[in-house]
Amino acid sequence: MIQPRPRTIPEATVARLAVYLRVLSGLADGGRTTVSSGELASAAGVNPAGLRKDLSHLGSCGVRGVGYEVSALRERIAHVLGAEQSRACVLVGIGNLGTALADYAGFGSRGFRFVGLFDASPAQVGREIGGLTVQPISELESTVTATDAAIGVIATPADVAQSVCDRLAAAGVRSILNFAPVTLTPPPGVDVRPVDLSVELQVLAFLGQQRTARAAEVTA
Amino acid sequence: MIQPRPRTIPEATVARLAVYLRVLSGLADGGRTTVSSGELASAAGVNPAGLRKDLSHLGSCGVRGVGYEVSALRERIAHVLGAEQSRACVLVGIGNLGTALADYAGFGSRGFRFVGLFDASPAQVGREIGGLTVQPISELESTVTATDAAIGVIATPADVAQSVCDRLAAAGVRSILNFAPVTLTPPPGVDVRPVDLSVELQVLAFLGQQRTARAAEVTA
DNA sequence: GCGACTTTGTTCCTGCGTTCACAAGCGGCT
DNA sequence: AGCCGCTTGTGAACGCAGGAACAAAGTCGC
Repeated sequence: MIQPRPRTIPEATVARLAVYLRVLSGLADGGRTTVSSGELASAAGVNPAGLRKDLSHLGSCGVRGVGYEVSALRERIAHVLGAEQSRACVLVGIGNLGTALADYAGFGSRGFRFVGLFDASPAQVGREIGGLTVQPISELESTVTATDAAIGVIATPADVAQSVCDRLAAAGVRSILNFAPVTLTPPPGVDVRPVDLSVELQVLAFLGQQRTARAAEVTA
Repeated sequence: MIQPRPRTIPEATVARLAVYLRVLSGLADGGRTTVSSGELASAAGVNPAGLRKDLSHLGSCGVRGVGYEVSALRERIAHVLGAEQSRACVLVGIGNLGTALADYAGFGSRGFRFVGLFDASPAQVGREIGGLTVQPISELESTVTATDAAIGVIATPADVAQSVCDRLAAAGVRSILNFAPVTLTPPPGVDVRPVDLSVELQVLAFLGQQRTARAAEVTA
């Protein structure tokens, strides 16, 4: 049994594939049937050659001289990313950010559906958001087990994030998206992907400051 | 005039420096005065050697045989990142996510302060969030000019994000953090840093799926 | 005062990601 | 039917980030 394409797709490529998928959906809605790599790359903000290399990881699906068929390419990327099946997710921490995430329409259209919202505060329990009722955190394990959720999202304050991480992992969650501003140390076999909004802002501010300093240097 | 340290710090290093800064603040609150690179690296979730290399970019400040002085290192990183000065930011799009961002305490403690909240919907205008009143989008330019805000945050729906980006850039904003699920094409001289929550989730799900497939392969 | 241990700072090296450039292939025109 | 132009897919080179190992340096114990 041969393996025509290597199973390992670079992480950076995966992130871009998700972007291509979004752009392709927009093109399909616009009625387009074919796109060239240059056009798609421009819409996604990447280099055309890099885009072709990314796409080559999932087996050629383009037609030389013409471009890519929008719907076919979209389906193929969705298949590789596993975006066809609906994935059950649980969300812990229904503060401002958690509420926004629970209501975010972008998740549902990408195959992610929340099957449980949890908060430690009695004031939040019972609220209804996006068709779900906020449950007390004590029901976390039973819900994860019952729904077989493999993805957890942490939007709690920093001081409880690690314990929530441990509980999610113990309940069977294998992948965790962490919005809390702490570095989590997950048990073996569990992936944590941190999303720190302050870090993003600081990097952005630094780049801007660096650019300004560079410009001033040139002027001098 | 010599340049003792090269002005270019890799972007990946900058992102980690922001994480170190967060960890150091936690250590300082805990009363610690010194840390070793190993300990700090473990708390930040990185390799000790990499951490030392990151820190070497801003001139050595550690003491051999002892480690790093927490407060001094924190101040030095804050200085390099420009986190000492308060930076004025404007936020456009006060939906669920925008509200969460406006209320997010993590920004203020890192030197970012919002000086303007804007929304196109009359229903949102007038709301008070985190001490600020939501203004109509028509006042965007005048507020940016008056406050000299250099950073903009876009949390609008996708279809208006590009026009908001253009208006921010025209008003003088040089750095934009974009939460809208579209690829923005900014005017020259303006940086855009995209934060796509759906992409993060999809990458996470793919990695988990790949890991599961790998495990099944080994079992077979 | 001296030796040994600890920890930093640096250097080398390996691997990955990105970019450029070219060959291969397909459609359209004559 | 044959040629031309356009676009994909791939191969190679470049640059960069990450990791490991080693030398320098400072402190603690005797």
